[in-house]
This record gives sequence, C-alpha cells and structure tokens, in this order.
Amino acid sequence: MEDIGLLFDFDQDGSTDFAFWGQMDQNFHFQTQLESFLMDCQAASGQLSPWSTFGCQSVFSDAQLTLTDLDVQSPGLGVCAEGEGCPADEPLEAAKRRTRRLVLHQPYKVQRHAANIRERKRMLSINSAFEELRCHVPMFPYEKRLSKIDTLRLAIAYIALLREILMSGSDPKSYIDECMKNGYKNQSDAIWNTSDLTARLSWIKWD
DNA sequence: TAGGCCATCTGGTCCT
DNA sequence: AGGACCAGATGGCCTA
Repeated sequence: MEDIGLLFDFDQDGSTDFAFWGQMDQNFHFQTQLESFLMDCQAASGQLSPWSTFGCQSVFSDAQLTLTDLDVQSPGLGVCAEGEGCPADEPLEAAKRRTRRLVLHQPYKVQRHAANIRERKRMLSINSAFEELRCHVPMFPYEKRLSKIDTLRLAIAYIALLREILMSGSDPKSYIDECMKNGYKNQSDAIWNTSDLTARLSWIKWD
C-alpha cells in the first residue's frame, strides 16, 4: 500500500481545483475509482451549499470532459512528484489533459491542500452571501460596489431604521422625508449618517 | 506611492 | 479524526 495524492487543475490557472488522495495497491484501477468518485461528488453536489453550484458543478462537468479523453495511467508510471520536473522526453499528456498529478508521500501536504480548497470554497460561499446582502441594502444607482465592511455596516443601519419606521407606525415615505428634513434622530451608531442612509432610502419606491 | 480592499494560504481551535 | 471556522500574513490590484 502506498499513499497517493492527486491534485487537479482543470482550468489551468495554476491553482488546484480538486484534490483526491488515499492509498493504492497493485490492483488499484485508477480510472474506475476516480471516475466513480467524481460521479459520487457530482450526484451530491445538488445537495451542497451555494458554492456547489458555483464551484463544484463547473469543476465536475469539466472533470467529466477531461476524463473522457484522460488517458490515465496506473499511478507510478510517468507520474511526477511535486517539486520534481518531469523528464523532458515524457509525452507530457499532463498539459494536454489539463491535469496536474502528484504523488505525495507526505499525506500532510495533500491534506493541507485539500483544506485550502475547502477554505477557498467556504470563502466563496461567504462572498456569495455578501453579494446577496448587497442586493438588499439601499444603493444609489450610480454607486460603485460596496465593500464588505460597508455592506455590513449599511445593513445594520438599514435594519435599525426599518425597525424605527415600524415602531413609529407612520408611513415609510413620510418618515424618510422627515428624516431628510430634520435629520435622522438615532445617531448612536452613526457609521452611516443621516444623509447617507436617508438619501439612499429616498431612492426606494415605497408604494 | 500609500492605503484600502480582496483572495489565498496557513496553522490553530472548536465541533461533530 | 476530519471538517468548519477563524485570524494573521502576504501579495496583487486599484484609486486618490
């Protein structure tokens, strides 16, 4: 038995899109196992969190295309170890296959790489949530994209103001007009001040 | 060119 | 044990 790690770079951007690792023996049928593994992941991707539609599906649809003409050899034959160069005369299907294959005898490295991928996808899901939040905070039509911290702060201020409107029982439009005229009273957390928030809200069609 | 923002990597900690 | 979460470090890009 031998530890093996495989890193895939489907889009050739130099970063690993997918990692596979485990142990292998002489009877290891690489293509069959990898293919069924990818199929399992694809089947599961529909149940995964938002990143799955963004990252996982595209990765795996690519993977299927790659696998169809992926002349995968038994690991150990012409496989390059990380940090070593492949022999120059090797028929470098690696580039053709758009696949970076590694044999790692240090399982830690492979696990670390897999953790990096998970972390990247976790950040993607966070970013997609930020995008969604940006759609719900008041923006000027000409305004450039809000940063993450500004999105959070504006969302907090927006929620606070909406709560006040509800508590006041008055018409939202007239409440905003009042704020524009007299200033927004609640300045306790004035990261977004009166003119910022109420001016944004004045763009909203309340009817 | 400095500062802000962001993506990524990484190691530590927490949770299941 | 492995994955999720978090925060620090780093480097790239953009803008004033």
